[in-house]
Amino acid sequence: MSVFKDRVIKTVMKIPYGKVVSYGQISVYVGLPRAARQVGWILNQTEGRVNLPWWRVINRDGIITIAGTKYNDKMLQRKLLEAEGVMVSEDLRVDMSKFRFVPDKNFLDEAQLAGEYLQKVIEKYGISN
DNA sequence: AACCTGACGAAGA
DNA sequence: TTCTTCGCCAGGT
Repeated sequence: MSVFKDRVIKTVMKIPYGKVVSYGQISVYVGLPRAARQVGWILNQTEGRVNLPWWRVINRDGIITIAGTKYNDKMLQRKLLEAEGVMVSEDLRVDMSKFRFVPDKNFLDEAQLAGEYLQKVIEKYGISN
């Protein structure tokens, strides 16, 4: 398993119940800011893994974009999100301004981001407490 | 080695 | 605002 894949899995596992993040957001926290597509690819490989809340990762617009024409899988993701209080509209969209996970300082420290790069991450996705 | 394929994202038309 | 286009990069063929 690559270091990248390992970091993606560990970071996704830290996303709290009732919150969502974008693929791009994860790519930033694992230190490979333009590798959003790879994050999706990795989740595709690990779907079904115990303790990995893959359903909390959606795209930047808040839309469920799970692979291909697997309509049932999109419904499963919707069901899992709604089960933890995340509202999903009929067009499979989540209000990111309301449900996006905003990391705190401790989370960013563990992500090992530093200097100017850390500032950019904070500007982009914010920081809580 | 060359080429292809994406659970993506930003920018421009 | 919706749609292209292009960059991204791991993994497969």
